[in-house]
Amino acid sequence: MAGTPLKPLPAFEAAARTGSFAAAARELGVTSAAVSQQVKVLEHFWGRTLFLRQGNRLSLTDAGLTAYPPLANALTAIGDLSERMQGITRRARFVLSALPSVAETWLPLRLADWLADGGDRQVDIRIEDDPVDFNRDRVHMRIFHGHSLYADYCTEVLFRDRIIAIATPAVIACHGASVPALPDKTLIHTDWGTDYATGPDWSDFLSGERVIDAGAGLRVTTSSAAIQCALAGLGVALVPAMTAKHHLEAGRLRRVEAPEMQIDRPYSVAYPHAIKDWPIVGSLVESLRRSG
Amino acid sequence: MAGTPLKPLPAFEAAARTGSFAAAARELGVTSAAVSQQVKVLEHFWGRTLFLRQGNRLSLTDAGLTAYPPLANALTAIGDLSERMQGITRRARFVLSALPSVAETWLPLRLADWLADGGDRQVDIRIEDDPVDFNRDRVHMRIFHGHSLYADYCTEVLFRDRIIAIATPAVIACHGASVPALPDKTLIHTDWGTDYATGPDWSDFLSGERVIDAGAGLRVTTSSAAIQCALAGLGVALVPAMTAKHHLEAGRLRRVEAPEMQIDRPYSVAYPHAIKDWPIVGSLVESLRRSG
DNA sequence: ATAGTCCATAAGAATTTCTTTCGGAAAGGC
DNA sequence: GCCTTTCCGAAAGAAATTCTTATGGACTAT
Repeated sequence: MAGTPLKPLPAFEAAARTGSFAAAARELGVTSAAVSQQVKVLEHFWGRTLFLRQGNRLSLTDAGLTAYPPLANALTAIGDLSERMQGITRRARFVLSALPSVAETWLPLRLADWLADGGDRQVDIRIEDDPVDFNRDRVHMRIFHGHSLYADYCTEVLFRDRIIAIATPAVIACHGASVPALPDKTLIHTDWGTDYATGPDWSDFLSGERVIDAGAGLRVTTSSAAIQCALAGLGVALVPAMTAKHHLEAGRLRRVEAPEMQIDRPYSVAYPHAIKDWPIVGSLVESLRRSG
Repeated sequence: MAGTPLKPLPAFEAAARTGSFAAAARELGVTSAAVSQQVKVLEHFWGRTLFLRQGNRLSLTDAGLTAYPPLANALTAIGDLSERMQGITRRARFVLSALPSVAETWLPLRLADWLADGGDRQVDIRIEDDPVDFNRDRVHMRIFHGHSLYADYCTEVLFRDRIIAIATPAVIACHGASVPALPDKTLIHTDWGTDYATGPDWSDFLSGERVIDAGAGLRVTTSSAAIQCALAGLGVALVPAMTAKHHLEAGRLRRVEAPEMQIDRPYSVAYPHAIKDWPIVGSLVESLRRSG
């Protein structure tokens, strides 16, 4: 197979099977121009026309028909080998991808409820920021803050959340239960990273009532870290309400009086169209939604 | 086979088969660093170590052993399909590569004898200088002057040759049958090109007995052209004996008295190990050898 | 006619693949 | 032991491939 370019083979196979460069492109996660180019590379190498192009329609030539069956078999064999090399058990697990702020706070509790309700499939959780490559990372479902990044997938809204200020009862007793009265050094600042385009900060809450010395208080990089610091009595933190819900219910943390800030984008899930009828998808979405 | 990189697969296959990145690199026509890199890409993608590296030695892991057979089969299938797509008739011909000086002189006669003796396979002859890329050009056998360029292939010595001085009987009758007596203008000079590292010339024959005016006689660029000039009575030429053999036997040309010069490197053939048991290889080598 | 879809092409950006160089390990010869 | 040769790894940079974007033409449905 000296010199045979391998890269174009999946593109040819997908186009031959679907009868469309556009469909092959969607399946492979590239543009149709890339598929067109790859098929051309292969046609040039083999010296044969593989597809008839008529206006905007596509059909296989005899040469293309000859090549398809053995090629599909070989590619399937390689695909099976590849999956086997990566571990079959991995294939059987449902891969749920979530933002760090979600995975570290409310997701584990929701999953525990889901399993208690009868969820019987093992789930792998990938903790990662946007954007997620469903194909490359074999992700079945992604939990994210609603935006258009996954417009090519099925998306469902789970619930909306808001930012609240929280502290331990001891801190509140010491400094008061209202935001304007809090000293700068008691304010825990969160570096929201890429979770939010523009993260809420303390100046949003104070609405210009005073200038905050941002260097006076603790600075953490995740919501869960902010909650842990608040639990330790180090100050007052701004967090999504859902992430602190069980602490509030247990009385370990209390709300500090402050105007609520709605989070613009709702928590949502995205998954490929191909798996929308899977029972696990339905039961997971329902369970995740119930937390709202 | 979402995301499986195809490019590294032939490198892995060749390295697994040969047990050496360096050998695989030579086979694939790239550097060993490229093979090393490609195998690493595959190891990272599959999440498994495929080779054990110990100092400068390489051995397959269990994972590598598991992957090799199905992969080799799939790649062979793709290779066969690829060759079929490029034309079966092309594959069925035995491709013999030869130096110009060989192809233009004694090879056609030897092939005629071989066919008369029962050789029934069609042969394509590529006429080209060294070095030959067996893989890229799909060459089955190469005829060359013995050197180490094809050390990775099977090589056999055909015969040794020598340089002789020849002319027509008429030229000899006019100028004499001994080299020192020949006028400068009767000496046909050959520009040997890349056929010989240092080509023999007339001063080698005269051993300092006199200084030759190299510009006085004809100058040609190939042995066959030198022979044709000699046949035309234009002078005396230095040629490999084998190339003039049939003219000498027919009496069209005669030897001019001169010390013989052995050609350092013998005529040899090289072919890939994979085809060493082919009957055509055996019969061709035998026939080519008989000319010695 | 308009809108949407699909393939082709060209240009440029992004990524992959390659080469070269250097270093360390191993084996063999003297 | 020392030297030479061969082989694999890593890093850096060059070269080639692959991809995207934008535009145009063809086709189909409304």
